[in-house]
Amino acid sequence: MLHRTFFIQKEAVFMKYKDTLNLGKTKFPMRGSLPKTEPERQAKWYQNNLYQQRLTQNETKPHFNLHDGPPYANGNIHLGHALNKITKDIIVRYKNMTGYYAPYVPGWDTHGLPIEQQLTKAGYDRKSMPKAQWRNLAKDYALEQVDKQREDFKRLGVLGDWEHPYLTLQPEFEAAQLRVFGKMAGKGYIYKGAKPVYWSWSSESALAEAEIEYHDIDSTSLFYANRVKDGKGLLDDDTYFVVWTTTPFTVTASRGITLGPDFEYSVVQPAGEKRKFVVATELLPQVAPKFGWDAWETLATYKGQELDKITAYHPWDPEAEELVMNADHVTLDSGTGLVHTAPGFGEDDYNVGSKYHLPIIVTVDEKGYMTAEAGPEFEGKFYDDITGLVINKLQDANLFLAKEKITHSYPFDWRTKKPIIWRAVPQWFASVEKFRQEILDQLDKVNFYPGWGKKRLYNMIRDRGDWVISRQRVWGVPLPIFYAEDGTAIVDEQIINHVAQLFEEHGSNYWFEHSAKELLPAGYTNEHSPNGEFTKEEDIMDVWFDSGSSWNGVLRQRPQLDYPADLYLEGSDQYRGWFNSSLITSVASYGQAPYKNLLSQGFTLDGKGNKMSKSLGNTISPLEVADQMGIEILRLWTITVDTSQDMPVSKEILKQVSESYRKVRNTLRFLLANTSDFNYEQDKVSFADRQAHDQYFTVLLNDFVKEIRASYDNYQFNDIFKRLINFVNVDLSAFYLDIAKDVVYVEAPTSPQRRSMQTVFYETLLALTKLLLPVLPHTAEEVWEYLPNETSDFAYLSEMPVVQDLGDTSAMMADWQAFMKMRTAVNKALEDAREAELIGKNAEAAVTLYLTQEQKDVLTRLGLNARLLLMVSQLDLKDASQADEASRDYDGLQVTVSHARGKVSPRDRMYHEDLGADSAFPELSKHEAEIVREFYPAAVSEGFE
RNA sequence: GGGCCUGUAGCUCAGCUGGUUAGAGCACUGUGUUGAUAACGCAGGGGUCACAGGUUCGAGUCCUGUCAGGCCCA
Repeated sequence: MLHRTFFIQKEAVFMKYKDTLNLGKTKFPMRGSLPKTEPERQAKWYQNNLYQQRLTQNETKPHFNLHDGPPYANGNIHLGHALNKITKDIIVRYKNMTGYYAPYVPGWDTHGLPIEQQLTKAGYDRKSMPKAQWRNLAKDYALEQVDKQREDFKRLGVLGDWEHPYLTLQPEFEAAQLRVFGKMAGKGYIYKGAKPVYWSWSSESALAEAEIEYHDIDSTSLFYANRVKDGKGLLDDDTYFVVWTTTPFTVTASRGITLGPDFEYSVVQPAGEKRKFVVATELLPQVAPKFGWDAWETLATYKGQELDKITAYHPWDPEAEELVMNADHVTLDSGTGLVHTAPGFGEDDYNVGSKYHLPIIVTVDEKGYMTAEAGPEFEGKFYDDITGLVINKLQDANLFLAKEKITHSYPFDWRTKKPIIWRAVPQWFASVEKFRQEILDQLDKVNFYPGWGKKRLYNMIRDRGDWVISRQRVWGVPLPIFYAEDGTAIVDEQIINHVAQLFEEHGSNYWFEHSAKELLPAGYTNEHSPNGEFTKEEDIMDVWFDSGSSWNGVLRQRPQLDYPADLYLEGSDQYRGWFNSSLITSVASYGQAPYKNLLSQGFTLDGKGNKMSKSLGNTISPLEVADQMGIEILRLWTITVDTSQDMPVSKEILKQVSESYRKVRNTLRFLLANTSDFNYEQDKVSFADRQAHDQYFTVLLNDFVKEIRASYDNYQFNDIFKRLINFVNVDLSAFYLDIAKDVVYVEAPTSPQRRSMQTVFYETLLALTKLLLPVLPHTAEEVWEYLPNETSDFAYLSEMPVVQDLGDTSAMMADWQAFMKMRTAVNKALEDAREAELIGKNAEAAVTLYLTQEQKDVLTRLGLNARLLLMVSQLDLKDASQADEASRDYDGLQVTVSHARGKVSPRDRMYHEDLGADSAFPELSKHEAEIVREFYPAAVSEGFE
C-alpha cells in the first residue's frame, strides 16, 4: 500500500508551468447567497452582543447621539421605514468606528387612533367596556406590533438596543411627557378654547379624517343679504352684503362675512331697488338673474381688503354683529364672493374668525339639535330640518334673495353612514403664539441637511396657529387636568407633576381607574370647590405630544443619551410632525431645540417617479427584497440615490444596484485571493520603498479614504456610492488589478515587486472593507473572516482607516495623470491593431512610442515600468523626431504597434527574445528561469510536463 | 389655492460663483481574453440639459411662466 501511494504521488509531482505561478487563492465565494447568509450572520451579531461590545469599547469617547424618531406601531414595514432605519444604521455604525460613543435606542409611537381602529376592526366595541379595559386591549395590540416590527427592522441589518427600546406607552415615558406638559402649563402656555371638529351627531362623537367617507348629496343653498351697520365711510347703511351658504342652520351662529382681499367687489343698485348690494364683480352676471335683477347700476368698486372690518347686522339677532374679514380661502368658483362665516361650524371660518377675534358660537348640541342660543323658534329642532324656518326668518326681514339646490360631496360617518357636521367643541391648546419668536430663534441655531429644511420648518412655525393638544379619544396619555365644582379648570404644574409620579409608578391607566380625588395630592383644596369635590378631564393628548416629548422621555432619562441630540433624522413629512412638535415642547420647556442637526429624507417613488401605494400596486416590500436579493442590495440602494429628495425604486433599479454589488464583491474577492499568502505585519513594504505604480495607487487609495470619510461626515451618502463605484471600476479593476496580474502571479512569491503590490492590496482591502461596513455590514464581516491577521472578532469592532500623510504628491500625481492619458492613447492604438488582426491580446504587441521631450521627462521622473503598465510584451521608446510613416498620432502621442518579437512563454504568456537562456528551461525567459530555479527546485530535476 | 422640493443620456447621479465640441458609473453594441471565468480588459454608439419666453456678447447654470411629479397644508 505504501509503495503504491508513493508511486502515485511521485507521478503527480510532474509540474505544470501554472504551478510556478502565484495564482490567487480564496474560498470567498463570488456570489454571496445573501438571502441565506444574512440571517445567520445577524444571529451571530446578537449572540455575541455586538452592539454592546462596540459601545463598551467606545465608553470613554465623546458622544454622538442620534435620536430615533418613533415609527407608529401598526402594520408591516415599508420601504420608507427601511430607508430610514438603514440610513440611521449607516450613521451610527460610522460614528462608532470613528471615535464616538454612538448608542442607538429605537423607539415606537404606540398610542393613537389607528390602533383603536384596529381593535374596532377586530370586533371590539369601545362603548361596551370600561375605558381601562379598552386601553389594555390597545396596549396588547401595540406591543404585538412592536415585536413584529422589531424583528423586521433587525432583518434590515440594523444594530441597536433592541431589547430596551423606548415606547410612548411606557410609564416612565408617560411620566416624562406629563412633566413636559407641566412645564408648559407652568409657563401659562396651556389654555382651553373651542375649535370645530368633524362631529358625528349620530354617534355623538368627534371623528378623525380617517373615520370619514364622502358621498354626493343635495343641499339647499341660500343667498341672502346683510345690512351694513358701520360702513367706515365707504358704504351707506342702506347697502347690503350678499352672502351665500350651503349650510342654512349655521346662519344662527353667523358672526362674519369673509372676502378675498384681492378680489374686486361692486356696489350695485338693481333697477327698481332702493337698496344697494355688494357682490364680487366677476360673479355679478352669474348671480343677478337668480335674484331677478335684469339691470343694475354700479355705484362703486372696492378691493376686498378695502372693506375690511366694516360691520353689518345679523339677519335677525339684534345682539349679534357680522364683521367683514379677508382671507385667502374665498374663491370665485360659486356663490357671491362673500362668505357667511360661523366660526363654530367650519374650519376656514374658525381660522379667519380667530384671526379677527370673533366669538365661537355653537348652536347645535351633540345630538344635532338646535340649542337655546339659536333662538326660541329654532330650539330643540333638528339642525337639518330648519332650512325652511331660516328662509322664513330671512324673508320676514326682507333679506332673502334666492335658494338653490346644489349637489356636492359631503362627509359622512363611516360607521353610521349618517352625514356629519363641523362643530366646535371645547379643546385644550398649547400656545405657540406666546413664544413663537423664541422657537424661531432656537431654530436658527440648528444645522439642516439639506439646507432648505430650515426655511421649510421656519415657515411652518411662523405660520402655524396654536396647537390643539386634546383629542376626544381613549388610547393615549390623559390630559392631567382637573375641574373644580364650579367648572374652573385646574392646570397646575405641581399637580401635574404629582400625577406624573403616579403614572411613573402605575402607568397611565391609573387615571381611568381612579377618581379625581384619588389622583389629586392628598388633602388638596381649591377655593372653587368648597365641598372638596373635583372631576377630571376625560380627553387625551394629541399623539404628536407623545412623540414630541421623546427628548424628555428618552434623551433625558437614559444615562447614555444626551439632550439635545446630535441628530434627528426622518422623512420630510416630519417637518410638520415630529420635528415640529419636538421643537415646540423643547423650546417651551428648556428654551432650546432638542436637536443640533436635522437631516430629512424624501419619499420613495416608483420607477416612473410616482408615489408608491398599495392601490397602484407599485409598492416594493423591503423584506421581499431581503428574501430575494439580500438586504445588502437594499442597503446599497440607499446610497445610490439622493435621499434629500424623493427617490425612485423599482425592480429594474434594484437589479442595477445588485450588479454594482457584484462588482464590488468580486473586487474584494480578487484582493483577498492575492493577499492570502501575505502577512501584513511581516511582509509590508514602506511607502518609500514601493514600486512607482504602487506608490501611485497608495496615493489614490489615500485620497479615496479622505473623500469617503468626508462624505460620511456630511451625510452625502450618494457621493460615497459614486466614488466607490468609480474607484472599484476605474482605479482598481480596469487599471491596478489588471496590470497587477503580471506582477502578483508571475514574480517570485517573496520578491520586492510582489510584496510591494501586496502591501497596497492589503491596505486597499482593509480600507474598502471598513469604509463599506456601515453600508454593507454583512459583506464586510464576511470579508473579515478571511483576514486572519486582523485580531478583532468583528470588522465592526475595528476603526475606520485614517488619512495618511504621504507628503506633497501633487507633482507626482500630475505626471501620473499625463502618463494615464498616454496609456489611454496606447489602448486606442492597440484596439486598432486588434481590429486589423495584427494582435489579439495586448501581450502579442510590441509598441513603439515616439516621445516629445516633455513626454520623456514624465516617464523619467516617474521611474515607472511603462511596459508593465501598458501590458505589452515589448515597449520601445524613441525620440519624436524618429517617427516614421507607420506611426500614428493618438491624442498627441505617436504610436506604432507591431507584433511582438520572439516567442511566447507558456508561463507568463508574454513574448520574449531570451527563451531558453537557462538551458534547463528552454521555454522560459531568463528572468522566469531564475524564479523557477529558486522557488520550485523540483522543476529543475523533474522538468515540466 | 399656499409653503418647500424636483425634472441633465435607457437607469442612478456629477455639473461650484453663467464661458471652449455637456461628464461618470451601470446598461447597450462590437471585440479580446479564458490564470478574478455564471468573471475580467479594450473600444464605441447614445443627451433639442421637461417646455416656452426673457436677461446677457454668451445659460444646463440667472429671472418669469407653463407642464409633470413629490411632501406638508388648505
